[in-house]
Amino acid sequence: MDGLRETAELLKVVAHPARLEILQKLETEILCVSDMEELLGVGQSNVSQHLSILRRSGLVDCYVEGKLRCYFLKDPRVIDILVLLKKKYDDPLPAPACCPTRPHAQTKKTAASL
Amino acid sequence: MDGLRETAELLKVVAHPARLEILQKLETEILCVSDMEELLGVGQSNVSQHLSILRRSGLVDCYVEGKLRCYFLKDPRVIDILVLLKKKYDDPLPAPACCPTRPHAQTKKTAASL
DNA sequence: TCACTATATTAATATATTACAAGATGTGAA
DNA sequence: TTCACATCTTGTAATATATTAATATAGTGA
Repeated sequence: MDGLRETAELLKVVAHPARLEILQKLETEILCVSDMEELLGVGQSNVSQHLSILRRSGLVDCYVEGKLRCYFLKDPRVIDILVLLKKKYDDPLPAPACCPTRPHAQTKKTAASL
Repeated sequence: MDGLRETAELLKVVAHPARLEILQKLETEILCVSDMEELLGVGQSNVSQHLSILRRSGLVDCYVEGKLRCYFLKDPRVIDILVLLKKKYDDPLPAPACCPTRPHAQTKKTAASL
């Protein structure tokens, strides 16, 4: 985690349903803008803006093929994030085991550590 | 990934430097609000707001200890996200190997697959 | 060159987030 | 009770983000 700022910035870029969907599709396909327009059901300029954000942050890149711009994933973190988001979790983390006696900045103890 | 909406919502909650820092600290310690106030160097009401967002989304929870509220991590996804964000990546993903001939929705080919 | 298509950019507006200040609530101690 | 402390909630102004429409650019083929 470089800086908190930059990390948050990266997450913010991914934290949009349209951009998430774009990234998800790009995991398996190369797509041009009009593909995505159809896919997402939003206007062309909106797609283009989202792509511009994704490009600016280095998550995707594109090459030109005639009139089309073919977008593909560039940042390896995207793959890992998408995998993680698909993962299933059964239980919440174990709650701290005891009611602590010294309230400030105590070291965390979980059920497992007793 | 349940729905894109909810997933984006989760990411948005994490995508703030102050909240990231809180979550990071909670990985190893239980903290009360005034601890975090000091830690983050922002006002108490602001900390409280961030905690309220984290609580509402189920990422953290707290128990009451006298006058203090002791916060701890609840959602296991947080741990995985933090681990991932700390991971180092050397190279970008391989660019698509060839300039495709059929532009629309082609299956992605990478250098590795040639 | 001209018209057409694909995409990018800009501008205008609506909406959401953020930080800060002030007041409300709840708990423990005198 | 009353006070002091820890935290939460609400109001608000500043800023950021999203959406949509309009316009600009760039490649292609007639």
